[in-house]
Amino acid sequence: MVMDIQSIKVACSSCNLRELCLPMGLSSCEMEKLDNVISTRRRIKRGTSLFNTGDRFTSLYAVRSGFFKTCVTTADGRDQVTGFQMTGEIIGMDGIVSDHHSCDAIALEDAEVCVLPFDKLEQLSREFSTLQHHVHKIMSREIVRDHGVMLLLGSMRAEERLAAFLLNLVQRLHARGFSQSELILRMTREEIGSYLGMKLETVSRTFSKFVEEGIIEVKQRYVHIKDTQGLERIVNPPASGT
Amino acid sequence: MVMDIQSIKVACSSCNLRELCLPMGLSSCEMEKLDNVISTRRRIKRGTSLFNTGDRFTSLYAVRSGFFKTCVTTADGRDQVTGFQMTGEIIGMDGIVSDHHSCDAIALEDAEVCVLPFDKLEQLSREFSTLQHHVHKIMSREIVRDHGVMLLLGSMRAEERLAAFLLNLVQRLHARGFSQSELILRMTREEIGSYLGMKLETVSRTFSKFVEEGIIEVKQRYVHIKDTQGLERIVNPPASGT
DNA sequence: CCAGGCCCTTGATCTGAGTCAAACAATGGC
DNA sequence: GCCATTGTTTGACTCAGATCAAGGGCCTGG
Repeated sequence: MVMDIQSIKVACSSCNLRELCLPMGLSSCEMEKLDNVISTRRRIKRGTSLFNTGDRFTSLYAVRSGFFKTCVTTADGRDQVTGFQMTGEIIGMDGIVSDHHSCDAIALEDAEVCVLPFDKLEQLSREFSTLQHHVHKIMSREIVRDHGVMLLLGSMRAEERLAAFLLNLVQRLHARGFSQSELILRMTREEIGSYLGMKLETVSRTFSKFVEEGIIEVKQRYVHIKDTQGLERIVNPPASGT
Repeated sequence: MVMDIQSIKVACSSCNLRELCLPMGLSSCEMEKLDNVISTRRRIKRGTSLFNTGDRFTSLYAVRSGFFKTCVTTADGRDQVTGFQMTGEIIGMDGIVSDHHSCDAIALEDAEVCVLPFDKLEQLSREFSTLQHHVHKIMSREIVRDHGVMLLLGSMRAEERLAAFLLNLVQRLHARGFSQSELILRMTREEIGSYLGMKLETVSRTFSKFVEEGIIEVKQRYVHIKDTQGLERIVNPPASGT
């Protein structure tokens, strides 16, 4: 796989994502130092991978544009999407423990990432406790997110899973300035199904059910959420007796 | 909940778990510094919690003895066991991101933990890159483990889940000097079920099935694995055609 | 503009696991 | 040592979601 390395000088301090991304909450002086760590960007074409299972771990990646999925694969070929990552989110923390990545990160549309060499990031976070704590928070956030996915996979039914998924997506998009009620899915029904532990047919049927109930409108990848509270009620059924 | 704080001086450098636990791979000089960070232990009675959802986060905890479960709970009362932790494993990283814990950690038997105040741990890891990297690895390991659980919950059938669970438990116990083939479960069928996304009846039936097939012997909490490869074949079915 | 491939939807049927129920075993407190 | 409580097993039945199958729409590259 040929990589497309951009050697243009890039700077967190002038990035319009700085309030969403790694530099969140750093002082301008600290951000300047961070600029020296983040020297390159990399473009990933739709359908190709940022890294694969087994690749040597060197860097974390901040999504600058585009959309990724990460997935793990078993020996016998089954795979599981473990997450979808959008602008400002950090990918690659799976690689730290063994110096090798343990999942694949695949671009679902043409994308660009900022490369954060991890040794330099560690070095800098020894100097700035703000950055150090921020790195810890990012990893902790991933752990908490994963626990939420476990809850979803372990104890929710198909409708609840899909409703939770849509609410989560739209909430993250909204935090990035997009609509609270409309979104374009960047992944197929099969990928949604893999993430949510259900088959693509069930994903499709569940979408259709929500449409029938007037909760959403769907046209292929386009989804319009007409009744956010309706989705919330599905995820968190109102207590029956109490 | 009354806490039982032990103020006895404790030292990583003289702990028989040091090769399994936080100090793994530190030099004796570094370990001495670590001893100053870890000043207290805490005893947790069976059935009581080390921390609960919403508690202020101050410290990580290293399990010194005993056995824990962590679980997350939804608004409507469903809960999901997100992990079982044994000797040498670190609990509490969920709390870093929001300064508050997002799960409950409950002792499944009388237990003792070493309290690792996180601010001091951060301070010390600014001094020692070895410790810093080690903390990163511990968090990364948790992320990778969580991805494995997602794979299990999202794409395995009941038998595969239980087989994978038993193999994982016995492998971790073996790393701690216990038998490769015998173990005592510290959790109920219901807790196993919650972790594996299945009902306690299904857990019980699946145990019975394994017994009928001669793969394991079970007497209540005691399990004897008679055919490890049998379990491995269940988790990773041999490719049919290739 | 057309062809081919991918993606999506929907229907019919099947099945693994959930639910409900009952009985039994182990454990802890008195 | 006995009773109450909690945990476990097993059976019968049900059902949510998987599987199998067919058809249709949309996008892409030539």
